[in-house]
Amino acid sequence: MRPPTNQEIIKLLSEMVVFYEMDDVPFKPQAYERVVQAIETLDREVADIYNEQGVDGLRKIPGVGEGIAYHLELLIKKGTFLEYEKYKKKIPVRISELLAVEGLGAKTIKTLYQKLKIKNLADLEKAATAGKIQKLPHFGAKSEEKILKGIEFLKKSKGRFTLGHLLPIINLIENRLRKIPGVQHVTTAGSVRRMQDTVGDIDILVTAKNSAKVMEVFVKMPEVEHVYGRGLTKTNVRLNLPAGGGIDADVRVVPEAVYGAALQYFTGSKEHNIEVRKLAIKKGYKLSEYGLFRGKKLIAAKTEEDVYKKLGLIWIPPEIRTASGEIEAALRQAQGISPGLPNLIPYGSIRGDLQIQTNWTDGANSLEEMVKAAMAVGLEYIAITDHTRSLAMTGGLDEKGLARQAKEIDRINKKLQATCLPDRQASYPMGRWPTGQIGKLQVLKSAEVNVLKDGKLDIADEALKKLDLVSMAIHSHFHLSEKEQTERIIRAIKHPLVNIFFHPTGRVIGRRPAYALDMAKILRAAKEYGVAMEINSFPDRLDLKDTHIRQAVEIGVKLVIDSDAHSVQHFAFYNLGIGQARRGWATKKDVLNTLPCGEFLKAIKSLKK
DNA sequence: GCCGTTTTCGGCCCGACTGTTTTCAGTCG
Repeated sequence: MRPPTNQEIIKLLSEMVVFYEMDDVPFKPQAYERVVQAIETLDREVADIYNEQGVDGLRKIPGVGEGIAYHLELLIKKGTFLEYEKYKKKIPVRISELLAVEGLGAKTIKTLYQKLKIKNLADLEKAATAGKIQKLPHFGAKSEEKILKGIEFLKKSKGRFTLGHLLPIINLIENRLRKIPGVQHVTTAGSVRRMQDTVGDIDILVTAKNSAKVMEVFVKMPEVEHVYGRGLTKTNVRLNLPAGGGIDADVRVVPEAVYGAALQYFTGSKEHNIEVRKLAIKKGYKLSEYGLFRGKKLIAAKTEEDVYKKLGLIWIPPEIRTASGEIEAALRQAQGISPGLPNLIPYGSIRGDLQIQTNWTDGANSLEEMVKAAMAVGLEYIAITDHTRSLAMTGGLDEKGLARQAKEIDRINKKLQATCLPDRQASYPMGRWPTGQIGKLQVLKSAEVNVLKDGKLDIADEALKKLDLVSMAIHSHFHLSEKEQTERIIRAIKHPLVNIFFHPTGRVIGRRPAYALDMAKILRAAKEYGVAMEINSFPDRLDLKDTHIRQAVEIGVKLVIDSDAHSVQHFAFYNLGIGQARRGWATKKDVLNTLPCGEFLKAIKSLKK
């Protein structure tokens, strides 16, 4: 039997949360919830941990004690456990299916099952359409309508959206709210401020004197499809997105005097906030979105810095507020003990882009157009990385093709440096580039060399030697076993000419999961054989993931952050990649392409002892 | 069911809004 994946374990444990809640069992739901959260942020398979370290390994997962470790062991060995089977028999309801409907929770699911025998989404829709739900005690016409709306939403919604695709609409909404008289701050908090790769909803925090006016403007926006709830401090709507689909958005309006406390609260993550509030309680305080209090006395609220400081912490960057060691680090730093918080890589600090495709293969623009666009966003060097021979669908280049392209690059290097000066003041969707020295964009010869099934590269060494930089990538045989895939990748990493591993997990958010691989092993090999790992900034790649970046940083593997631009519009995404790097605790020193061109080349070559 | 610079027993985050109520439970973040 195949051992359960983390996703399957999470689904089962989440159902246990609801079963216990339906059964009015106290405290167990929270205990299970905590384990679900821990496994969600785990960068390894629980089954692998068990196979290597047994029950002791399971108990090292935060929140897993004797009882849950025992359940997990059975789950891994038998695919289920007694307690779960017991409840499934007692309450034969498709929990996760019903839970996905907006507004339904454990208690409602219980009532619907007991009174109307509703076991799944189809039963629910039938009962709601027939008007049976509104006749139940404590339900009414509105509850029923809400359920039908929820089902409809579920049918056409794809769930989470990538941050990169949402930013334009978020900027639009923020700007509308900023124009309202009396409005002071407008900040999108939540997962957007934490720069998470995907976003489930949009949380906008506003400070204003007249909240009624803010809510009025907000609910009347053309994108608003439905208003879930509207109050003077909180309004909740559903937006229609221009690209199709819909997403929920909240606005909270608070007085300017409590902006910091509210921002801290609404930025999350939920887990981070729970830890911070526990710390507050320990110190005799109470923390809410209205401030830090001792009894009824307000201690801090104006800025986030104040709130953290009064708790004995230093300010923690939003990207790492995940309850995974940042609070302890902030505590240490406030006391002058190291290691404190990492000095995260600043936005706007990328000087060179090492993955760019042109119309020599699957890019939309010519080499020259891409070079000009790169200069316009203020880059100092770029590597041209068209695909190689075996990627037939893109018309991948062979050794001769690469040689021809090299000549073209030589020509452009000569021509453009004299004639095209970058406009470093230009403002771009993702932010403003720093002013600096002008001129001199260096175009490097490179390639996105395809790794064959056996781990060999598809270009001869003689041709690779002529490139400034060699990058490898996986584009086929995604379904090898974890062991085979890992060995294949490590064989390629061992190649003496390889410098960078592009989009290492191969995931495409919302379309394709990562292929099976043992990232810890791959990172150790990358360290040993001097290969840098890419953080691909493309909105639906963002690969490496945050947890892998943190592993890489801990091991001392060097990183690069690229756009993977396939057209001139794609130079707008660096800050997504930097946000991802920050989520992985990366500093400027960890990311090689924050260096000027000459130093970068020296640094990346020196990895290969 | 978990966990420990108040604790190996006794705690477990906080508040807004809704719908159906006549004082509040459920859901959400």
